[in-house]
Amino acid sequence: MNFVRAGKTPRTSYHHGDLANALTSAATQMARDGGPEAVVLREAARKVGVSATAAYRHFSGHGDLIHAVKECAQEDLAAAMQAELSATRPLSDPKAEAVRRFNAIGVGYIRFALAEPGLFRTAFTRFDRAAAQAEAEAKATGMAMSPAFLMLAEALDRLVEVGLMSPDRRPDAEIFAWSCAHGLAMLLLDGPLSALPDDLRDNAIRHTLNRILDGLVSHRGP
Amino acid sequence: MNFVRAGKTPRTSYHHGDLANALTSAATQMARDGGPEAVVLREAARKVGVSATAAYRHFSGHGDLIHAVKECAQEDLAAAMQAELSATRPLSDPKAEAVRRFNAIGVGYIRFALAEPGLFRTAFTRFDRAAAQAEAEAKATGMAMSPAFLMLAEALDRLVEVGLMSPDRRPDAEIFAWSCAHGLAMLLLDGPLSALPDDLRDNAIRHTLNRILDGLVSHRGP
DNA sequence: TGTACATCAGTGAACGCGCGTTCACTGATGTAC
DNA sequence: TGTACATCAGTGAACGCGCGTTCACTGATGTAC
Repeated sequence: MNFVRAGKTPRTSYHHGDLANALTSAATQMARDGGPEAVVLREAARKVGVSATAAYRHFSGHGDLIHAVKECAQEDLAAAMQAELSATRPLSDPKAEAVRRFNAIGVGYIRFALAEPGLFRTAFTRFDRAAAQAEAEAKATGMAMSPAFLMLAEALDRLVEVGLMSPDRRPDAEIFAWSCAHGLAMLLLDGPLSALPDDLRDNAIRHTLNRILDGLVSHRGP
Repeated sequence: MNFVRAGKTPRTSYHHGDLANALTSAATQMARDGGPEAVVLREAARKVGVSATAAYRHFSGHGDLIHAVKECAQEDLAAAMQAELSATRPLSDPKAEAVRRFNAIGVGYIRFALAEPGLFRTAFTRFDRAAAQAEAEAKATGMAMSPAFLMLAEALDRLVEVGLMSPDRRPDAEIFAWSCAHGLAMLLLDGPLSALPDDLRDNAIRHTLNRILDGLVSHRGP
């Protein structure tokens, strides 16, 4: 009989055929389990059943592999937000629907961070100076056009369209909203809120997301 | 003549006298330059002019040393916030003064993150599971009572006292405010906002801090 | 006031570790003629 | 249709690296009597 051993992928042909993807997903699994520091080129090669050297045919080195994993993680985050958006029905009232969408992507963001802390950290991990510099120069605007960001921008536009948010608040609104959600996620994962019991944590998340909306939608107090 | 060589501290006596502090500050300097990953026990010992083994008289190991550095970094952060608070005069109008204080500590937080990214990251660095667990259990409340946190809480109390913030918004207000500021700092340092030109960045900071205040102080929109 | 002795704070050599990366190489594939 | 040859995608051994940590040790200090 011919059992395929779990975990290892025994190759049949000399050429793998899809080594770049295989390595990336092995490395992504490591990031899922242990965050960006856990991504080890040699072990990814081992898991795929290939010599470490073979990886250099597809990646310029360790940093390049991590970069691929980072992009995977960003896509997963966006997918989680999208899934949260699709999890509840659209509402007929346009204002309510705009609010629903805004909340859903916020909840999706936080949920992903809590469910996949390793990937979430990897999505926002920092590279060595050189790589970061190159990456920064690559994008003209100075603001990353990640899918997650585009979803946020769209949700904010909708808040303006339906008249909930004043247009003069639109600029920098994504920075504000993203900062709040991101900071909440970080404090919950690594920071002083990591010890919060589950029920308090869920309350804090709900309240914080409400406050973000208030900050965007509100009138200035008396 | 008897020049003391810069960088190295040539010991005169066999016993150092203050080795724990000397190692901590050498290690803190490394964190300042390169973040938490740059803290290397052996190099700290080298800088102080002592064998690596000597460090084990004062720290249980590498993790313990990093922990000491982390506490230093947290104190530095609080000091920076306090300094920003003292940088401008108190205002006579209580409401204006409450707002001034709130803004000052927010600005202090962000300024510190931008001025000392290595220390800022170290202040919020995560330990291995075991250490984090122990730390979490150590604090009963589940919320760290760092000096920075206490300053924030006090500023929020003051906003309520002077009548700017409704008391029913007080709970979880620190989580909201801290999340926003922290997220902004992280996105500016490591994230998609790291490539923002200086002028746009300063604008974004100002706007975001204003929005935080709005979220706390506002009425719900129509 | 001296002295024996426990304790504290250092030393220096050595260990294993696993990593990323390079080297010279071989096996497989595809294409020009 | 066959063949020569360039190119692509792997191999396996080896390298240096610097780390954290342990070991058996020695020098300095302080305290009881």
